[in-house]
Amino acid sequence: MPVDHLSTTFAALADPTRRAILARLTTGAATVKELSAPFKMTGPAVSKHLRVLERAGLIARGREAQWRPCTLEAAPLKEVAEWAETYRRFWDASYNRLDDYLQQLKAKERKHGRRK
Amino acid sequence: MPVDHLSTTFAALADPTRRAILARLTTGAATVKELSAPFKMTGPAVSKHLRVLERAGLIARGREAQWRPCTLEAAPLKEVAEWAETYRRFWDASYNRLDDYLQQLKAKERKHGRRK
DNA sequence: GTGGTATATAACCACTAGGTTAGATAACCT
DNA sequence: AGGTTATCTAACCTAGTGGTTATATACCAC
Repeated sequence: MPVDHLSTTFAALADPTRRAILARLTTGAATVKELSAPFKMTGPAVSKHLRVLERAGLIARGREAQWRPCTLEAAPLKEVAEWAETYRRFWDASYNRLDDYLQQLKAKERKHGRRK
Repeated sequence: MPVDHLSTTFAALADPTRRAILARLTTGAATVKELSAPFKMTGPAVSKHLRVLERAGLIARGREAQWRPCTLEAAPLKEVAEWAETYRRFWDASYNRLDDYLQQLKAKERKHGRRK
């Protein structure tokens, strides 16, 4: 039960059911019933998944009569994307070539600097 | 215990100790002992974290005498970044403006189409 | 009110996760 | 060989997760 933001987000995303729910919400708000429809599990199970998503700040819930429509809240996903991006140079070959290029530039500058 | 790739990756990342280990590995390979140093936990605990990272494909382990140096394997992080990017339009305001713009273009085209 | 629908809570179960300590393995160094 | 170092495995504990069923709560419609 980690308390830091990123851990909570990653934990919430580490379940295919919850990611499917997020995907569904990209097409607009939905009630719990609608969100349950694609799954074989019972209502309470979906309810628990929604609570996990809500506590992670990935969804918001409104009240309309007897429905609690859920909407997507993508802010934590931005953090995830930014976190992953910091590792780009370890998977992106062209980034590595750029990296090498910048290293060479630096090396050249050191050479010139030494000369003066 | 989800079997799909992305769930395993997210689960592995949902722990601050493991993310710290990955961060450490961006500066180069390291032994288990070196990776343990910053943490108050015992060796076996770190060993378990490393096994989780290894099974998620986030690190690779070599053998050098009595050491098992770990190196970063960033491929799964690329998948994470790409997955998160599919939600960009839900957090990026400028992307939304672009989205609106494209919608308007489409609307115009429909208008022209109707005219012909 | 009664009945039906939507959702949440409670209690329970099996399993997993993160931690511990103690012991096993393996390679180095005299 | 004996001792030290690095690492993993085993057994255990506590707490959390994902699911269930059964029960409550809230709202609408009649």
